[in-house]
Amino acid sequence: MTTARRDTYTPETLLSVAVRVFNERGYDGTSMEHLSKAAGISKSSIYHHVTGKEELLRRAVSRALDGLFAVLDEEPATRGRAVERVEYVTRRTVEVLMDELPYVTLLLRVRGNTRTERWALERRREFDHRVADLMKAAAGEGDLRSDVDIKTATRLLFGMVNSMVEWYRPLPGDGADRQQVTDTVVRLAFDGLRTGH
Amino acid sequence: MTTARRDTYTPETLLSVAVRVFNERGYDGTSMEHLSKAAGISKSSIYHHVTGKEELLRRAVSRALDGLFAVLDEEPATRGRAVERVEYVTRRTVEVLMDELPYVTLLLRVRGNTRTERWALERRREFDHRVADLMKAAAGEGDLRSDVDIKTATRLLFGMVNSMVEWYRPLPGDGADRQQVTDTVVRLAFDGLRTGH
DNA sequence: GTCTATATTACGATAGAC
DNA sequence: GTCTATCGTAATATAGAC
Repeated sequence: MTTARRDTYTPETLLSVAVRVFNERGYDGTSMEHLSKAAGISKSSIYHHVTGKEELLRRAVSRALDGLFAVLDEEPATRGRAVERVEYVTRRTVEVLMDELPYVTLLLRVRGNTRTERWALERRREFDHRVADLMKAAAGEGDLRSDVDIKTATRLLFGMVNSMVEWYRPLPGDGADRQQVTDTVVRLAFDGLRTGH
Repeated sequence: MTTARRDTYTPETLLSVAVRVFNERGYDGTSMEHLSKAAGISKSSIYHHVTGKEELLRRAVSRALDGLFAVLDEEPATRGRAVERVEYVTRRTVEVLMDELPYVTLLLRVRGNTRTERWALERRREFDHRVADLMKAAAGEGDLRSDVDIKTATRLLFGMVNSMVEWYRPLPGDGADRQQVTDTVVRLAFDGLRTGH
């Protein structure tokens, strides 16, 4: 290892700083001045690395979307009983959310004011749609309770998962909390809070 | 009824327009110019009714918070088994969210850049804390499954409820959808998705 | 209560030196 | 790759007429 001291920025390292600030202040609430202060370089230096604020947003949400869509193509998500596929996708979505927390957080807060934001919203809808299809299949195979509307249940399930970005923070050096949270999500979603089943 | 034609604004009627735009574009993404266009009056006319943008935010989140806190003081939320109190608070929180949808939506998206936003976040934390206490009591009475962390489960439960602001839209003249969604939330949360209990 | 006009500041982005 | 200086625009808010 060449002990590369990083006193200088690349688009990649700048991105992690930018995403952190975007999540703290909101994308619209973050000025290039804010980014410049947080990165420790001048505003104009940022423009050396990226074309502008929106490129940073695009890179960030792309990373989140790539992680989420990859789950749908993993082998256990494509074979077997649909209810098992849904459970697998749920579990893996939680894991991606933890692994790419700042990027997924930013993705889930996008509103739609710019072209990039509208593109992100559209891809998110596409992901949701594919999950909803899985849920419909599981219901069709009789593995989901029949007294709830499946579309509503899908939204609530992934709303629950997505809400994690509001409170989950990784404990350094603790792989156990990841497993614990993932298990809790799956248990709650599929078997409920109450005792006595 | 005096057929009060409303060609003019009061702080109250202006608020509903502002909250709608805040939710569409985000608070920071909304300029006074945007509000002026949406309300059909000039920017300076808005300042006749409110001291500025932040007052509109404060009025809106106050309304949401008042609705949520009121639930905690309703009689069924204060007596009986804790698990029943939690179920009641869950159900009523869903209802308040539906009744005050734009206001609760705005509350849940607040970041913390201004004094008003930080105040709103603090009051939200207070509400969450009181709900968490209820959940702890229910667990202590043995009515919640013991293989999940209660703090995590509380966050997931109310994360699920709060996620409704991202997709729930009232069907005009349909009281049935309210009941249906509320039931789905409670069933999912307490008894889970899966068949065969 | 509403308007036009404007003060003042902050923003995103660029120019050009080092 | 970084900087200082600056451009043009858009933001919040105010002044003062009607």
